[in-house]
Amino acid sequence: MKRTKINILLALEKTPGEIIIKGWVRTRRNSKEFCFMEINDGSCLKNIQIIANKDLENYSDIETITTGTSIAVEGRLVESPGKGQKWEIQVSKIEIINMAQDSYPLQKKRHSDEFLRTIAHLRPRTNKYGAVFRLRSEMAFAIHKFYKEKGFRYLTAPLITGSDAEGAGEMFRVTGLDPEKVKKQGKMDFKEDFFGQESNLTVSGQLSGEMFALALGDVYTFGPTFRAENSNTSRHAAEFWMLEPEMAFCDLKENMDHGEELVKYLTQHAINECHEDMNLFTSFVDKSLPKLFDILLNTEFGRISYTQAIEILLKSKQKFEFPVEYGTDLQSEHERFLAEIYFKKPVFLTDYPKEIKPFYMRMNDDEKTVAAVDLLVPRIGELIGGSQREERLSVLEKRMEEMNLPMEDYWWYLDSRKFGSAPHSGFGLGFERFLMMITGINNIRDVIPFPRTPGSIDF
RNA sequence: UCCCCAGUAGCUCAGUUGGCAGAGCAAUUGGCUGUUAACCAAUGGGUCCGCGGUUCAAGUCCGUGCUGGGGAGCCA
Repeated sequence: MKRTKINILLALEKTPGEIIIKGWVRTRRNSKEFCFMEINDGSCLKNIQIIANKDLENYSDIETITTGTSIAVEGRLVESPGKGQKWEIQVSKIEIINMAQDSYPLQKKRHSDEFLRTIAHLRPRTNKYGAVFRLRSEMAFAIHKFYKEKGFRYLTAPLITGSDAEGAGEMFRVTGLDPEKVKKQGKMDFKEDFFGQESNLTVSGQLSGEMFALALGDVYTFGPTFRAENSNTSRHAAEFWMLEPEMAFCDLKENMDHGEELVKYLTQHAINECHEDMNLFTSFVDKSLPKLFDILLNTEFGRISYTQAIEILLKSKQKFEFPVEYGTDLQSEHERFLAEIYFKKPVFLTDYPKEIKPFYMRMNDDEKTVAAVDLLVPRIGELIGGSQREERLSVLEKRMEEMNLPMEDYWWYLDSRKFGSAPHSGFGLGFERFLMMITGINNIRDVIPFPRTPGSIDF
């Protein structure tokens, strides 16, 4: 007989009779004549209760089973006479697969998130982190589903890149050079290196995405991204996942329409497909989540220009630590004011001064601002960052000159503007930040299986 | 990288004015009960983060380092 997963059993209307389950013991309660155990197999948040009677041949072992032990259970699924569960299993046989040792660090009570980070290899066995990582899996699937339905192609952009000036932050160097030799020579000779030149881990798949959007039409990349910034915050990680759609024949407004549709779709998907896990977040992490979901699903996101945002901030009676000034990037407190207090919903900010944005963003007619867009959401800040791309060769070259970028390194990028260039747009959405938003979890380390942050690469 | 806060039992935390190291949970042992983070009792468990200093005496005060957390910058 094959094992049945617990989520399947718990959803049954009537008993199939004899079944086998396999999983891990969450708690055991002994009686004189029998003992109760709660078993979890990771298929869902809920445990199933089993009742083992004293007449089982290995009962003396069974009554010493510890939390965390893996077992296989044969028995009959019956309606539970007790309160709190519909089904339970009357056991006919228990095989102890591996007894958890006494030092098993997870207990039947709440642990702090900080402690659980120190045992990141075991934390998915807790209710909260089980829910987080089931949701993460489901959301990754939902992204592919959304784009499949919209006719996008999935592009797997390279993770090792030769270009070192994408403008998205510090990069991790990739090298095969022998450290001893480098030390002796006093410098890194990249001509000797694996690729014959400098190479780094990617900070964005965007440039690849643009090339493929100009061939396949609508594409998206979804994968890991690396930043060597020494960022010590609850919203940054050195390795994170980013979704980057790139669309041909698409302007800034359509880009925003797409972003809003995406956020609404993913939120709805989470609510529909992860009902039980989402309820845990609402109950134990952030009770205001239902209100947020109502806003995300049922209101139109705000849309204002950078210039309008500056005016709103200047006119507001709010006291800010940093002054509001046209021409500089908004501070966190300014972004939070806009999303949390002024609009009370997600808001797109567009058309930033060219000086504070990268070279590839399309120059507006005023020649002062570019067609950039950020989506600011309450509590998280920037969820999406994107733009309409500069498709005009001469304008693009002029910008690159102004910013002292090595044009020859970008010959292939510039080619796309020579051979059938077309308006196109795209953005990056931080996958972990999206997960933080819909779970209420405040630290990015708690929505990544094994987080990588400055000074921390355990597991 | 900068600013602020914290570090005491396996976990969560208390520790008064500087004066004997504590509780709950977990573990172990026993009891009890169709139990629901079961309950009751007993037992074991400490480099009070490290180093240095002040003092008759430091978990407590001072300096310093490390680790963790919150915030800022950078960004997704």
